[in-house]
Amino acid sequence: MNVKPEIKAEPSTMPDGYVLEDQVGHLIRRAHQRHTALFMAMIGDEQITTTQYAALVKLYQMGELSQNHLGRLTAMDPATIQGVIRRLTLRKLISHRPDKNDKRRRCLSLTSAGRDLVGRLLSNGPKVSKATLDPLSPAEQQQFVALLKRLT
Amino acid sequence: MNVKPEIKAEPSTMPDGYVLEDQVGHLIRRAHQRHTALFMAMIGDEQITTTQYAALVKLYQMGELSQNHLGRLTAMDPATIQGVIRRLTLRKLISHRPDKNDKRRRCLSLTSAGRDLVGRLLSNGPKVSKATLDPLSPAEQQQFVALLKRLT
DNA sequence: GCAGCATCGTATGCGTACAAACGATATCGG
DNA sequence: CCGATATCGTTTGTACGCATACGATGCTGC
Repeated sequence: MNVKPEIKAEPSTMPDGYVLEDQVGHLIRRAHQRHTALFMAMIGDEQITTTQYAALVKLYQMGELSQNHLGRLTAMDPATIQGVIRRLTLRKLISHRPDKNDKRRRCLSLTSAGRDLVGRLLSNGPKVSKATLDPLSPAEQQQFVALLKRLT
Repeated sequence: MNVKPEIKAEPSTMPDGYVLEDQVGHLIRRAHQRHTALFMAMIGDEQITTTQYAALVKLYQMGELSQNHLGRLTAMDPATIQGVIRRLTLRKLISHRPDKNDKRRRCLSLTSAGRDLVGRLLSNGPKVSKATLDPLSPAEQQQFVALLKRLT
């Protein structure tokens, strides 16, 4: 081991018991980091991220969607979904055609490669969820997800 | 209202009941987005982000820390904390001096402006946590935070 | 119709978040 | 003492995430 004493200095007096590590925002952020790491390790494709996976699965489920609509379904604003779609299109997992009735819209859909990929990864999704919730008992897992759903 | 019928097409058949919106990772991501928005609206400074706040509060509590040590205490890797510290230093909220015993380290501490700012914002921290948890009853809030702490 | 407003997708800028590689420094084992 | 190893902070590259502004297109109400 290569331990080193950390710097010590006089802390400021804190108003009664404000502990950063107990704040719900900090805990959510850390839970998000942990989930992302589990996802990248387990989803079965080195390149696919959580948001890319969400977009692919939604298109797989819904068949054809406009870009912003897909963004709303996956909780991404227009600027964010634009980049996600651009990268998936570059990898030829998504294709697009103009909308007949609305010249502003891009009709997005999966390519056959995209459908194949989702087909391969889809069974890993539940495994990631399972691993994420693993520290909790089954009853606690159900409770946690139920509470989490109400925080949206 | 300016509603527009969304594109419709044939969805692929999904393996039994995989609902993206029910996956814990997606819910955590959305909870994180919601918390960040509440934080930025309520913390009392337009520029300070959640991670910058965490770094400032830790320095306020601990007095003086090396950069990577601060990163570990706030769950940021060296590349991330580097950018956070650079921006806080640019705003003259943090200063640094070389470590006497270890030439690799930067000893970070708050400037008086940094201490003043933390002093002003600190009372808003609990308000953000309260707002984040507001959809839950007090008992549920306690439960949720307890479960969340075990997912780390 | 047509003016005003809404929505579509794009672009820029800033701020996390992390992998990977790096040079400098520190420590440990032999 | 010295080579192997670990840690420190930096840099580069990629990917969200959102604010803001933009031009193009669609819709609504007068």
